[in-house]
Amino acid sequence: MVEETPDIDTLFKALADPVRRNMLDRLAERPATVGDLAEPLDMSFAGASKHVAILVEARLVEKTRSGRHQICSLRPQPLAEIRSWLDRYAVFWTDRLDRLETALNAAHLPSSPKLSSMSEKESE
Amino acid sequence: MVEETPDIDTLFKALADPVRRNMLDRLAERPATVGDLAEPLDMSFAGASKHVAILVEARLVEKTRSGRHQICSLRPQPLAEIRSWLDRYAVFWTDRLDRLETALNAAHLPSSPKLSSMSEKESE
DNA sequence: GATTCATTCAACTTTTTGGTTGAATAAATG
DNA sequence: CATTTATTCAACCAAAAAGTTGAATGAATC
Repeated sequence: MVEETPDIDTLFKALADPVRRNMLDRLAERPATVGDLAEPLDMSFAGASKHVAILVEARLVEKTRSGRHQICSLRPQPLAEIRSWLDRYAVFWTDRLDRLETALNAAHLPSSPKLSSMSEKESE
Repeated sequence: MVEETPDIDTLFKALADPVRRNMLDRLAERPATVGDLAEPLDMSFAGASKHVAILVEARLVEKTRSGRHQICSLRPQPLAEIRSWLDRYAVFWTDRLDRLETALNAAHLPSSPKLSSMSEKESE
């Protein structure tokens, strides 16, 4: 129906869990074994292993066997896919924020600090 | 547990569904009523309405009543939050991709931009 | 004010997800 | 080759998500 990267869905689903995002955070620092990833989590080993499997399925993580360990490392490419998915909205949101900025400047800012980086809350 | 933007989780969950991403796609073009959004979907009206509610909950969509319609429009700010979440991996993946690029065309390559925004890392 | 239109709410069912435990596999070590 | 270490598989359970239908609400229209 909507034309997009075939498993952007798998990708978003994989990211929609704090345990898995935590694993990615740690993998962004350095590769780790499944055991390393499981260790700090308040969860069974098998449970953690399943989370890793989901990350692998989403191509966010790559496992390579080294002796009896499975070494996990981050595959950044799918993150770039998400980024390009987001970019489809880029024009729209820059436009909106430009107008917001203009409105604010006109409203109460005598000499205005530029808020062209989108970080703070929109008016509500 | 993992400290991050409070409801990045809600946000990713909201995005992890093709029906909802389809709604966002259409809202990026123009605002629409709940009915408009529901119409092409193979789903009950109430079902679609629930999806919209999830998007509102994730602050991706704003509903304003106009007569007996609820007009939905895209709120781009949370998308920027996702983007900045992704940016935390930027250094890592640029680095990786740089190396890939270098490996692929060792002959002639354009100077690649180096992002040096090594900022927020999460403890743990 | 009764009717219609647009939408939500409540109750319920089905499917998916996140977790468990215990047995199975695969590689290194005694 | 039996044991230990690292990990996955299979079967299961509980909780959350996604869908349904039918009644309820809120605003416009007759």
